[in-house]
Amino acid sequence: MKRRSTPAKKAVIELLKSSGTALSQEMIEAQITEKMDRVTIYRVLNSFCEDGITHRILSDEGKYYFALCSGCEEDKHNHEHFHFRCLECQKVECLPQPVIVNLPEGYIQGNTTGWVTGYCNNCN
Amino acid sequence: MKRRSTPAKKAVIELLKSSGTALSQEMIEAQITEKMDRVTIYRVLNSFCEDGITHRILSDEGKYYFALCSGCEEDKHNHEHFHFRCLECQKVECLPQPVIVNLPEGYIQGNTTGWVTGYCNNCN
DNA sequence: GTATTATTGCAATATAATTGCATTAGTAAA
DNA sequence: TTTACTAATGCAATTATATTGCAATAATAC
Repeated sequence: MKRRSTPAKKAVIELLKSSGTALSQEMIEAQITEKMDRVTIYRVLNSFCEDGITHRILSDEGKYYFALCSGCEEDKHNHEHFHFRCLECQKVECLPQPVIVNLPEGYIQGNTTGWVTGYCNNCN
Repeated sequence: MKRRSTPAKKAVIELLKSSGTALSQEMIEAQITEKMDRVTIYRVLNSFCEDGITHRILSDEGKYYFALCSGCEEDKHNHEHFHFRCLECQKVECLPQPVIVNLPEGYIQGNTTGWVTGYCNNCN
């Protein structure tokens, strides 16, 4: 499917870039200036994920967060890092630390995810 | 609130013990022999969590799993280990490996969770 | 056996995300 | 520039998972 450039997509990408953090649909809706339906935000974000522009992580509180990819190429993605969520300001960010696990004998490893909650340097 | 011993509680505990894995409400409902409402299962499981008998983890696919606690006491819990989910047989289990993260300067660490998907030794 | 109140079942509600469908609007070609 | 094609959007409805309200039931202490 050939993608088209739209105001909605530009606005969402801009917001993700300027925030430098991972954002939920709810956060994007609250912060974005363009008038845009809730569903559109989800669809824009999901299309970014399909295209490898963002990645989606389900937080420990049950919401999806979306963050710009860095170090991802076509089919080789790199999202296996820890994510931090601040209990005070709600900020979610990708941490550089990769998630490394040792599985028992005979197990095959697929994807990994890791979450840490706590207080960020501002809210500390 | 003083707890009472009921058939529902006994059945759920038995199932958790005999399975040796973490189970979702859905799995419990499917495997349990007693007739028991969906809501009752959730309530029984949540009461176990309050009492420190089980712990609850939100999986990477968005469902809650419940596992018997081991090494938890009154207020000192020990759930900061990785959880494995088999993509084939859906089994979820607690791995011995603890989740260890290093946060940036000035951050305060709260809880951590870690998930690994893949194939278990049986489904491999 | 009786009283107290924790527990249960059923219906309704909450929350987060997705789907269906008609309308709107990018984009490439004429 | 105009036209045709179809991706993208908005709104309503739906899905999926979990929780809440409330009346009825049953575990436990006396």
